Amino acid sequence: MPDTSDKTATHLPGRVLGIAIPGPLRDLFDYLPARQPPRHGWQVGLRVRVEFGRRQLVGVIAELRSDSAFPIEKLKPVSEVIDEAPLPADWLWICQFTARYYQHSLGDTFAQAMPSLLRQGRALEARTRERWSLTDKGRITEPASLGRATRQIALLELLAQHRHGLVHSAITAQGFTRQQLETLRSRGFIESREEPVTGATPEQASKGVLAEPSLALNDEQGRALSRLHEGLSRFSPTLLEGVTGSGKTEVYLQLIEAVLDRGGQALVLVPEIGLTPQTLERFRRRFRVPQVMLHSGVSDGERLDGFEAARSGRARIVIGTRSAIFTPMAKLGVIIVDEEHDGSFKQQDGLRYHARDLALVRGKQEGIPVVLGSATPSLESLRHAREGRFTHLHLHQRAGRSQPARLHPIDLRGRMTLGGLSTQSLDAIEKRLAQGDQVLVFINRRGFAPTLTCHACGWIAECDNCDARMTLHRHPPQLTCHHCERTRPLPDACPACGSGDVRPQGAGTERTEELLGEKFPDVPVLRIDRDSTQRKDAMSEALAVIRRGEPCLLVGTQMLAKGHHFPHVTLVVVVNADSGLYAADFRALEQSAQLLVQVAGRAGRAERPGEVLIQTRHPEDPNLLTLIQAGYPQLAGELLEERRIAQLPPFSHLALLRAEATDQQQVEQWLLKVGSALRQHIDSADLKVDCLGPVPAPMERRQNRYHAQLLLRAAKRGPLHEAAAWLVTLCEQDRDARRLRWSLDVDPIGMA
DNA sequence: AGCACGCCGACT
DNA sequence: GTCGGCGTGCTC
Repeated sequence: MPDTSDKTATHLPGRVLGIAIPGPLRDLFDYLPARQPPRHGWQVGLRVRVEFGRRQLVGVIAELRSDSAFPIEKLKPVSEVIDEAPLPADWLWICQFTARYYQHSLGDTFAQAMPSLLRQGRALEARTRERWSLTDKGRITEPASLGRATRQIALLELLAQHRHGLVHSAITAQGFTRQQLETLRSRGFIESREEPVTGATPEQASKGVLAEPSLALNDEQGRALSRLHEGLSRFSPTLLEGVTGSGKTEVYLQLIEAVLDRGGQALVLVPEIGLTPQTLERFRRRFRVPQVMLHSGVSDGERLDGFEAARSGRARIVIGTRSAIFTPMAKLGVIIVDEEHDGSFKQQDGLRYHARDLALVRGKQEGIPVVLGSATPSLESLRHAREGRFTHLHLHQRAGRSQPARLHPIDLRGRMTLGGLSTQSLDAIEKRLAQGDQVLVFINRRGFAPTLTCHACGWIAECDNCDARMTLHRHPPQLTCHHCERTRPLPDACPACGSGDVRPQGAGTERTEELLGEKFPDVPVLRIDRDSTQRKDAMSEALAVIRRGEPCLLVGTQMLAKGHHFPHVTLVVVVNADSGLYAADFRALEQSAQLLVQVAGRAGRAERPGEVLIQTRHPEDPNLLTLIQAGYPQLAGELLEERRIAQLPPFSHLALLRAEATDQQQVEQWLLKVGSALRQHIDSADLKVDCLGPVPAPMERRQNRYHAQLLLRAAKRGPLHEAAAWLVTLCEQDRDARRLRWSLDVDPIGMA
């Protein structure tokens, strides 16, 4: 150790920096300020490089304190200050809130909420490009006067055509070289300046925000828009409930236009699957302002640029999936969450945040409108709307002359099925194809068949690592576990009894695709699921075929149900509605109803009315009948009532302590231990919190690890958080906890 | 999370 | 004799 003793006295005017370290550690770590203070002094939000153990890490100053609980002589000084100015205040605030609310490490929250280049210590500054334009001298010079220098003449002529100049790449794309540009510059004819890559070009800045005119709104849309206008300058949460095809997007676009006109920025969150090129294209076409699109194909450099452009205010619209909620915005004027019921807004590992919930938190903090749009709102949002905390706006009319699809249950009991399809469904498909229409077959299982069984002894192919059956695939032919990706070759004979009578049972997308191909050899069959879209562009190629409008059959999973418009589809067949109707999870019904309505929304968007056949072994199921006969709003109302009676969300709040280990006993006993400690704490602190469990997780063994959980439930958020925070502190300090993996999930969705 | 330290098994 | 397996503990 070098001479730290006198450093404390000399360069430490009673200051200690609490640093958030990237990683799972929840505590801040104290450091001494570096010898050289940053230009604007020590401030929360500055990134610093620190020696942590023997690694160099990029941390964020989270606290300025006058002393440390750690022995002050053991504190190390920070090695380097990276930023001149702190990271954006709104970003720091939402990160701090998120870490606290989800009981997560602040350092890890910061790390996840910033672009990876910032995590690595890169400066937060705009990428720039060079823009060339004529100087005054260049403008009055006749290009021809340059004599024999033909390329230079051509270059001057090119620039003379562009009043606002041209960016470097546009010039080199025309075959000119830097050498030619520099020569003209040295002769005083042209000049260049740097401009941010993402930002309004001079052309854009001189015109309005719209690049193309808005569409005309119908009465309902107009009323909705004017209600939204009323809430523009304060926190005003709105549920925009609009059936598929009712033009929610046009309302968003015109609301954004109003926000842009007032000088504000818009943040738009869409589900993972909804961030399609078509969606992005619609925004890009409509607005002339700089836009940032954050999807999976965006490079690290572009992410950093987008972050900076949004922070500085140059980017006026940010569109992205869940993580975009952490984009800093200089003048945020509205947040829109499209398809707000969609499960992909909730992160399912690590920092388990819900982007829709954070959108509301951020909107409240900023004092701006938050619009949640959906054809099938979550019960959470519906409750807020019903109790008056959200404005509830409706769009019932479908655009144009399109009719809502009619839903029909198809009773599967005692019926033969082929590739999962009843003869009734096959007849309907044949009829539609004969009319020249397209048909969509929706199956919630990929692969050829969900199980492989022996008809002699009843053996079933199961995964060695999970409590799950293996799915039979034909391309390539093998058994696959969808929970751990483990594969096995197909057995020639039953491994249990040696019989050769081993058969696939049930239907997956591959099997239905095959059956339909045999049955309708003249019609193309397109399969769309995770397997078929592995190959890049496979999806867009399939979509191109579909858009041509010729008769075809689409077979696919949920991927088909969301985000895409299929105007030529007039029949949808849902192969099996039952798995969602009778699942253990209390949200299963809500989610499958939402999915059925989304699927149904794919049909009959054109002038021809659509039809949806729902195959089921429970055609008299009351929930299914309510959905079919009365629609989603009615069913949602009934489900809400059930939740109220059962004291389930949204009428209570949950937190789930998940734990897993290779030893089943160990997990159970550990949860038992922390559970009883928690119960004692709840008693002694008189918290209104129930603690249930431990219980095994729905699929207990996954990848050879045993999963179990402890559930906390409370009517009010306050006590729940107090109990959860206490529990996390306990788990962190517990030595046994280190021998297993545990995590706390605040507001869990899906128990698995 | 990393990364070290440390204490037991099969290899040059 | 050593390379290396992953349990345990620490990081201001």
